[in-house]
Amino acid sequence: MPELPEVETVRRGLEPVLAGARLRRVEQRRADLRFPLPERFVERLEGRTLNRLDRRAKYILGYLDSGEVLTIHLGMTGRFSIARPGGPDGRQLGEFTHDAGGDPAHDHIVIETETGATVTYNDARRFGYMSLIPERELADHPHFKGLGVEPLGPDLTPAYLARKATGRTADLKAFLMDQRIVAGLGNIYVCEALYRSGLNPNRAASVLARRDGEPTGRCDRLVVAIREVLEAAIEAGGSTLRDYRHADGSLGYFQHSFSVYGREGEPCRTPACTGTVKRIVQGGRSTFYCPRCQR
DNA sequence: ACACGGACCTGAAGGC
DNA sequence: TGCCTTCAGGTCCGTG
Repeated sequence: MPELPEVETVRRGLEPVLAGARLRRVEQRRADLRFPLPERFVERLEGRTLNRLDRRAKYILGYLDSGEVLTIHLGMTGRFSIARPGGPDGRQLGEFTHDAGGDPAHDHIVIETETGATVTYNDARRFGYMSLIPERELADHPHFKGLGVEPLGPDLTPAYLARKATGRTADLKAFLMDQRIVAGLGNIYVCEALYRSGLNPNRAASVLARRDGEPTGRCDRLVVAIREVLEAAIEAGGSTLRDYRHADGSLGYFQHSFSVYGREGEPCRTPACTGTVKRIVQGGRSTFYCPRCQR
């Protein structure tokens, strides 16, 4: 799935079309995505104005004038495409398997704004989901209640990470994948952040904290690396995997900057390092790292 | 509280 | 060509 940089890129793409827009017509083509869609989903959206679009972790939040918030998670394959009136072609957003908008059989939700723009949600695997949550209940909703800190906000500090890591036996990979610790990282950016901080994904998370609970130097480096890799990826418009033959400017290009992800058997990019990128499986997911410079 | 494995769903790619 | 296996950017739930 889209991780934080991809979700942020999608949010930014939707913003000009949806922020401040009145939703004229909503079409719901199936009763559920990953979960059942809310009761009276269409009725609760039609005629509403979407005041603004935010992001929390990997969720896109659309604040409606009804006091409800449309929350969207893209799962693994969720994406949006936009068609504007008069424009011959729509613009693809969330192009994680970019091919002309995906199989129309997986177009599940279509939203038309008062200006005639059409926003289509397509999701082949349907791991994505949408909810309508009263704004004042958002923080207490099960999807948001346990979320950890925003990695690009002020709360991700070495002290925070060290406190969470104290006594943890889980490896660093699992620790960083846990949305209750840091919210927004996923498989790619965890691998990349660990590479940038020179940390072996197999190490126990507890190496981030000293005996007295203070952060170690490793912890300091990791916090910097997480921020840097996410910021660079957002700057690049996220990462587009597995199909970019129709690159059209709306595609992310951070995949060209991967240091380890997807590079099994290729040489480590650290200057003077003679190591080879290795792939292992942790928690059922691929991890890529350089055994030579990640210790 | 934490750790781990399986489940959910579809499609693409590779081996035979 | 077709069939089978593996893999994919996520997270929820049940089990120890």
